[in-house]
Amino acid sequence: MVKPTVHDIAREAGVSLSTVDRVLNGRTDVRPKNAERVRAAVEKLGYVRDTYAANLAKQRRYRFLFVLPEGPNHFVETIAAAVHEAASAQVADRVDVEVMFVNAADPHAVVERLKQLNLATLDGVAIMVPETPQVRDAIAHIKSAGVYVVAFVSDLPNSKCDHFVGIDNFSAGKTAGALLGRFLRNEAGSILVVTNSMVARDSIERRFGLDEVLSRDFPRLKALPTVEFHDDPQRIRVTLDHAVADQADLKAIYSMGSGNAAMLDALRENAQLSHLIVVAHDLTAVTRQALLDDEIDAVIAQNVGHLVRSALRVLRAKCDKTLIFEAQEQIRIEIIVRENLY
Amino acid sequence: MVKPTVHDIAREAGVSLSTVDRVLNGRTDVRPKNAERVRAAVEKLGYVRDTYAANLAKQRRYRFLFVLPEGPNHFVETIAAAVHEAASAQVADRVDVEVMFVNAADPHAVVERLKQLNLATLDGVAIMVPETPQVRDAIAHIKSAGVYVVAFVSDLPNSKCDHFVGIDNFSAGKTAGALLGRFLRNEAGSILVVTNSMVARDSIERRFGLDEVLSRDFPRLKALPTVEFHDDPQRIRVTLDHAVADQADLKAIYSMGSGNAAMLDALRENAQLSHLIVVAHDLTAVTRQALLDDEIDAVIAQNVGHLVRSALRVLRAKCDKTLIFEAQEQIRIEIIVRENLY
DNA sequence: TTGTAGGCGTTATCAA
DNA sequence: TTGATAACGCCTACAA
Repeated sequence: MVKPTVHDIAREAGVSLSTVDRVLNGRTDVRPKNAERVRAAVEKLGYVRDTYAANLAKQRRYRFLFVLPEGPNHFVETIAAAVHEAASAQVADRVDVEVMFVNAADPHAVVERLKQLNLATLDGVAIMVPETPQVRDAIAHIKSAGVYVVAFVSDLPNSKCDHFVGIDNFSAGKTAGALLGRFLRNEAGSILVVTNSMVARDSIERRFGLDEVLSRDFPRLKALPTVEFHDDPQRIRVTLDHAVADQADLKAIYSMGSGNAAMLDALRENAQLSHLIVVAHDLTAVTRQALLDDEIDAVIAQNVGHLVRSALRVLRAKCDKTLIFEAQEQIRIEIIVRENLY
Repeated sequence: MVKPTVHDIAREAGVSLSTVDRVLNGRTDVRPKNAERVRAAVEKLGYVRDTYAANLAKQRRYRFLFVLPEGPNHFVETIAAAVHEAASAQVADRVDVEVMFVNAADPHAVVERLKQLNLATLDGVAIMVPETPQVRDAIAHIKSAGVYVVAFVSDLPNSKCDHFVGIDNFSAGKTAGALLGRFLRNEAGSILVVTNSMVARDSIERRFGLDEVLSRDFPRLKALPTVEFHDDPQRIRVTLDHAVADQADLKAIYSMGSGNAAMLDALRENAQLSHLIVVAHDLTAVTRQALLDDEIDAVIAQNVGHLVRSALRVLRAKCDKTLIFEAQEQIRIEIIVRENLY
């Protein structure tokens, strides 16, 4: 019961190795009759290609690129760290990984950088930027060069990506809502929702999820209009001060995206806020410490190591034209409290 | 900057391929001077072995065995399913996986089965049974035959295992306590703790974790003595009925191990229990449905797919005498509510 | 103690 | 359109 090889197929089909290889890899023309015999032999013997041997013969190396948003952002920093960690672990696996930072807030700048890529030196790209028409076109261009593209962390539903590696942000928002609802059992009141809006689509979906769960399961809780503070710490401070003054029934804060550090700073400055339930997104050095210090009650997170490894596995599978193991590539929405922090 | 091969090492060191191979694999004697030159060349060129090429040459196959507790148990069933799923996905990766079920409740039976193993046909074993002196000896025996052993799900701290794949149950218990404390904000009362005690050590550790968190952070909540019902549904029904009668302040149930189905059945039969907060362990068909039906508030889980793949990766790394990527093998304590169910 | 030659499963090159 | 033959990086006889 050993695994059949190309030799076995050749013998069974009564042709040479090369002919087998040709039909297996769809190279030059093969007489239909022979092609059929090869396919029959493959079927009969249950042949599956040994990818590693193939890569050895091809001297294949996978060249992948991560395109990440630049600028100070703790979450992106943890991702970049995970990429470098995975890269060094994967170097033995014939994969070379690079990282490129782009100004995600400027669609034209993003596209400019993407257009400059030497696609001939690339097998796959994992891209984390907000979707714009320009980005959509740039991705189509990359793909037309035979380079695989996965949407990374932020989905690009209208682009022709090969895969999306990340969580369903609608469900993430619902999860946050469910936690807030349970943490505030038997209580009524309002919830302050803040975000930096850096990656707009994600925040919007999370907000929808939050609203759906609150209105359905916890109507006693009311989420206030989303406050966006565009990298302006002052803005959030003012917002919080106003909220505590205006909303006597303020019970919780839901921080939907980046900017947790500013939010926490503001929180610390106003003693009246210390009793609030706080749910935030993304496990970073900042939120980790805040969990330990009991300033944040729960963090909704996605495991960055898993994200990165999943992107690499998916890209490799695409290159090998091999099936991906769906269950393994499912990125989970993690709930982190102090006690299950890792 | 291509990866150096054994050829490069041989040339650099001025010796033949076989000599390089010999020092790389510590085979027969090599003159110290040559050995040193080879090592220097390896160091200088930064050589790392291509494991896949090596396995190809060796025609290596990894033969692994999972030893799981038999008997009706939803959690073990999901593990077995994950093993078979991983096995078929890994067949291309030169690994053969088998599963053996043992009567974990009977240490002698377990040892008997372990002793019967043909260790010559095995490279590694992942073993999920409670630790007993007999088991400890059996593991020493397996290891002395050159077969690698990982403790799986249940730790075997006093045995000579190569690794433990699973969660820290003390932290898991703390996580449960933290959730109960937060779900019962501003409330005082008692918590019923139940377990089947099938895997004793795990339940004990979870109980310790629970108690620590409650006494430290939520002293207003009191956990009742652990009720063990040994596969006896009747037992838990009676327990619950008594609890609701005796404990007017009963607020929650913490189900520490298997037997969630029986617990839920009992719960459904007593309308007075429907308002209780319920936290359970392990994501199975039963707990999944209960989450959807709002009968369970949260499940503490470990991803079985991750568990199985981690065990396989670790065993392979041991066989290859290669380093494991610690971060990837860290099994997380997952908190699952209805909204982040997967 | 050391080196040479061949093979693992696949692909690439060339000539037929 | 097909088939030898020689790689790829490593390991294992066997010979020296």
